[in-house]
Amino acid sequence: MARVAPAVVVDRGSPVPLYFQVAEQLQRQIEQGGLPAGTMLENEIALAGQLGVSRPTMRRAIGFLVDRGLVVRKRGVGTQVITDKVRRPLQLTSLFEDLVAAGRKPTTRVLELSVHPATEAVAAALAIPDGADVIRVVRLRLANDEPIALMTNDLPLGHLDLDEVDLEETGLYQALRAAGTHIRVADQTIGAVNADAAQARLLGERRGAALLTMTRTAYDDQGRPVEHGTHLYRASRYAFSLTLVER
Amino acid sequence: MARVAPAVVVDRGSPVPLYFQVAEQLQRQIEQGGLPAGTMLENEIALAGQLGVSRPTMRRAIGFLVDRGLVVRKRGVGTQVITDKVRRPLQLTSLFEDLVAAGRKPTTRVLELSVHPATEAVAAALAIPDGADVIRVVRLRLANDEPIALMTNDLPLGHLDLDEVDLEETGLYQALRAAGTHIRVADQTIGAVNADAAQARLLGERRGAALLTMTRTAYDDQGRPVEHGTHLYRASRYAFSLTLVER
DNA sequence: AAGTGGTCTAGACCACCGC
DNA sequence: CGGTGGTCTAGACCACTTT
Repeated sequence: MARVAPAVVVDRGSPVPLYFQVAEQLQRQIEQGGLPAGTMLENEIALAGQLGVSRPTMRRAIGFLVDRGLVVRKRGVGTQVITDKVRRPLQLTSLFEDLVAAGRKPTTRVLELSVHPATEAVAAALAIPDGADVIRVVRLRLANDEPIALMTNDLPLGHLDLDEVDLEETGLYQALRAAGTHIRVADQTIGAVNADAAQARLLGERRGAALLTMTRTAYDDQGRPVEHGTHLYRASRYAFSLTLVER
Repeated sequence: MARVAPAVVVDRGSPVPLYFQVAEQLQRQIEQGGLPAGTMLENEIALAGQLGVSRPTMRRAIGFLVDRGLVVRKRGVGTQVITDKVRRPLQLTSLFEDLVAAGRKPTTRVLELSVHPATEAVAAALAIPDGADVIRVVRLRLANDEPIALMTNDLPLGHLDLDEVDLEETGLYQALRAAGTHIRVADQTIGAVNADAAQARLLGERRGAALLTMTRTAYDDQGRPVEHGTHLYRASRYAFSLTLVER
């Protein structure tokens, strides 16, 4: 099998890391068909020599592509291009984002913004005493004036200034970041339910229609829970897509 | 802020990579509470010296924990533990997995195993001509004799020997691997639907019940599609959980 | 200014694969 | 057996954050 040595040029004066320059150019060539699926690359040492970087740097660039599922390494065999599709492992995308990307404007209506005692489940998720006050935000997300999702979020007091934020214009995470709270990790659970009467009315579905649910607890730098949300999506308008890569 | 130097012992005679030994022990200490969320670790060079490994190896171990969302690195600041929870990238979670773990084995019933022309959608996903023959497998997954999922899979001819496999005992991916086909990446879409009469009957739900759907196309080493599946899960028994980590 | 993580190098030895 | 990727080292310089 012929082995391929892709043409890559690095700029050592650039602030962009070398491994990233290399990875980016390889990825572009793969996506544009210059390195079709099945192509065997030259071995790491040869590639490093040809591109003028050290082997660890070359390995790091290839590892970048491996993480994205574009390439696979086999010991004793070599490195092979396995697909030319862009893959972002473990990144949730959604039809909603597709709509936004397609130029359709999303809008948000805030249905409720209040302080009230936490339910048992919310208190447990946020690690606060049962019945302690939390901020509750209920929003309806629309695209092209069509309802897409009904989002309910609960937050411990102190992270958000209710008088300041405009959640119709600003995303919740954006508002949190502006207030100095940075989300680091989030646990999510995806399920399905039948719409009850109120949910159906707000979302423009029939009662009993299948809805996608996404329940999320998000944590900040210190591992403190800062947000718990339950989102209901119209299954007829929304889906989650993701790519899994064998490692 | 006091900085912590965890006690780690490495075995240089072990075939387990040093970076993995270090990462594993750190992870265990974090999960067991020895390094609670918020803890600042000592700097990389000091840690490397204390554990008797080089700095790149130490960095690799820490990077392992960063990928799992246990720890965060900040340039000029240090490395901090952000959570003590075990996090897995994506996990299919059954609400009954406790019972399964308690010794009750999940079972599989093969409802259909045949060769027939591909539907338009399947042909597109598998990149084969419209109407070309494919293998269709329909299976019902049960736990404790209770239906959990209805799984329909289509495969191009040639990857599987229908006379040989026993899909009641062997997983589909396991059978493919035995036949020399290795799944490398998979695109998945998660949605929801209302059960139709036949689906409801098989799954033991009422007609119209909300079902979770997972549609997957899997690709092999060469980037060839080798499997397309549509799985229906009882939302009352199943959910997907996953963790997102900010990078 | 001092300390931190981020990048990069030029080697070395090893484990695995296919011939 | 030769070739491949996997691991590891001991340095070096840089960019960023905090004091």
